Amino acid sequence: MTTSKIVEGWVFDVQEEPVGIGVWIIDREGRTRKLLHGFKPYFFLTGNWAAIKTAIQRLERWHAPIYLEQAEKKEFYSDRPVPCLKVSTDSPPAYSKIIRALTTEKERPWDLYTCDIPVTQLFFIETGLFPTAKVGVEIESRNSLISSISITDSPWETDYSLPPLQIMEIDMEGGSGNPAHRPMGRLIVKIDQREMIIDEDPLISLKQIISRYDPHVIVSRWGDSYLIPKLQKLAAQRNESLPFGRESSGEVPKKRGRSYFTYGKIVFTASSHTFKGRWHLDLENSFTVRECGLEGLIELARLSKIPIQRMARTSTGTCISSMQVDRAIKDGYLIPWRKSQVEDFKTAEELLVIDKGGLTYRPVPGFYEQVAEFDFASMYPTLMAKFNLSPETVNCRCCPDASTVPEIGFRICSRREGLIPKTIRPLIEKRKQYKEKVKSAADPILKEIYDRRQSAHKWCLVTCFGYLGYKNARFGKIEAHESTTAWGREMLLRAKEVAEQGGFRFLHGLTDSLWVKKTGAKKEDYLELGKLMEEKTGIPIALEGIYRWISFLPSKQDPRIGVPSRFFGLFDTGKLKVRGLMARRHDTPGFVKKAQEEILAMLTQARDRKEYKEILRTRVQSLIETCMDGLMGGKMNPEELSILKRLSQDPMGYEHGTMTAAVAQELLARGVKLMPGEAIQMVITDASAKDPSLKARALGFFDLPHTYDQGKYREIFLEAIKELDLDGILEGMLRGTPIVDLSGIGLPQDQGPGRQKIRVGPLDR
DNA sequence: AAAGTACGGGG
DNA sequence: GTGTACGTACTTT
Repeated sequence: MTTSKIVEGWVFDVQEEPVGIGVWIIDREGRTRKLLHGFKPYFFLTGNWAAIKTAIQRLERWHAPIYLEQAEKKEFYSDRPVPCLKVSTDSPPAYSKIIRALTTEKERPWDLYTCDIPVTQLFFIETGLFPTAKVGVEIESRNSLISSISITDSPWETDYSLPPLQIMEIDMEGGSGNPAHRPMGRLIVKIDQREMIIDEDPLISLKQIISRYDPHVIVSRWGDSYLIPKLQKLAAQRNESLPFGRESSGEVPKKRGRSYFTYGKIVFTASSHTFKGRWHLDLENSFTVRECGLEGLIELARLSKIPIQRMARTSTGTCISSMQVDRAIKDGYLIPWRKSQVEDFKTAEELLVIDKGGLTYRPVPGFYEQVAEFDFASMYPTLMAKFNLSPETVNCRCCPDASTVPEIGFRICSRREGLIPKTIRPLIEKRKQYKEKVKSAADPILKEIYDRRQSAHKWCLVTCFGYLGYKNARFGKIEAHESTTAWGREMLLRAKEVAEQGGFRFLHGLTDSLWVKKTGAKKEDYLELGKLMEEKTGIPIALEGIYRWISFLPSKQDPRIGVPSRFFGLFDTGKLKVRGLMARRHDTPGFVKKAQEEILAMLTQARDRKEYKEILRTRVQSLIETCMDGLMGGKMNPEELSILKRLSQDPMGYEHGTMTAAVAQELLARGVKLMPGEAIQMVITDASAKDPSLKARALGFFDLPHTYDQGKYREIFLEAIKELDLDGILEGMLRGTPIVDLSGIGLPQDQGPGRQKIRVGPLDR
């Protein structure tokens, strides 16, 4: 006879077992234990009777027990009921194999649905559990088998309690860049408010620390790509164990690193090293943790029901996609598998009208005072929710006379609410609640937590839109994407018209923001305008702020025209807003960033044009001189000089001998493996050298006798200065210096060999 | 001059 | 486990 017992705590992690799902629970005291749940993953088969019969014959070849059940579900796009067969098994490994076998068979007469959802996620959807859910679990105490679960928590809760987590941090000394790109340094471990630098054997020390503190979370920098595999290799060489996880079997499951294209550029995701019963989070391999912290990560995992360690390594797009799957399953739909859907036919002229994206205007470059900026809050998600924009609602079969999208005339279903609007509506609402809590919370720590959570939501909503346009997305359709941008253009146009009718001058517009001014207008006038714009568009628009001054930068190719999204300005609150300046770029040397930021900080004291110029003439000039002295004296440290570049190619795949190619090849020769999308850091040694290998060196291997290219760095520095210039004040101060061409019509760029030796102008003494 | 290479945005 | 924009700017050939 078995006795039962209740375990109370939080769901910490889940994992696939040979049979069932392992559920890690943390109790109030912080103790971690694993329980077993008998969940049976399932998928659906559709087809005629003969097809199903053949499929069943295939299934009978498997030795794992298989359960069959008749069911009726709805087809997603048509919304029609479909009779189908639910196939389930109690073994997750067998489940994957069966699906692979049934989907790879050529000319199969059956179709599979709901068959490519990760098993752990299917488990969460089916049981209503989610990562960090507060639960009471009834188990048979003899074998830890779960007999029932009560959930006292909800993903929609804004004030939830979390388990007490002991967090350990590991890093390697020697700077912020990738430690694989420099000689090996010592380990740094932080835990329990203590910092330890490991001088002794790293394996022995780590084992001691882990067994003493038993952390729930290991937060690393470069853990996935370097630290963890390096330590494991070391352990393997010595035939020792290294218990990162709480289970010896299947220690550190691993997925290969990969490079992939997204938003027009290649990015690299390092191979993941996750632990069983303990979270490993790599700050350098997790957008969500870096941008929104552990709080944001937990928030997204709770909503998407993606286990924490996977959520950390995946995109916010996957998060929203997962929520859509959850919604669709709950609504009784068959989940389409690996969608391959062609765009509806369009003529060439139609394409021209449709594929326009967001509206961008060209600002007239220059320095303006008393300018207001208005922003539509989460414009695209709001439009998707308001106008029911979703793959299955655009040009649906059921509503031939439905209302249409402006410009492009697509029809939108009036019969059913789309999956996308249904999914994001509560998200928009929850984000709003968090934003209100940020404002009202008295405790600064709580404020910060709410802010990180709302920021995580924001990223989800942003990617949700991008995802709509991806033709192979599970729930995406290009026409839905185009309808969203068409409505967006319409809304920006309406707002612009309202402003102009009110006598405001329209200075600049960018997708969901607009900049306007009217001489003598007060804050109340702008607020009034905002209200009018809201009335005219029907969607929320906020006064982002009133700038004391704002500078729209000119194009470098044609100084008469401005460029969208390169500007900086000072709000009347004293806050700066900076877009597209060199300080915002990853490939700007650190000292240039720092100098530009310092100058901007000085300029926050300027209330108008006159004071701006005065600050340039006085404080900025002396800052430039100091910085130039350090640079030209050859004393600048390599970290400050380093430039970061992301590889777009395999190191040997470059056609041109650029600095990036040369340094990637240098690292390769030193045994560093590099993938497209990975970042490297370099110091420019001689930008004009004929031999590419002399142009620059990898930061990690830059030391004596190398010297940096003072002339080149000077040019870069002066470019950054020029961005902040007004009425040629700084240019005038710097005139007469050789090499430097501030006006764009001065001396030629290349002054022959040895830039370092070139005589420098008055500023450099 | 043309082609190759890389960046930001969003907050 | 997804996402191949778009405009600008610089370098190399």
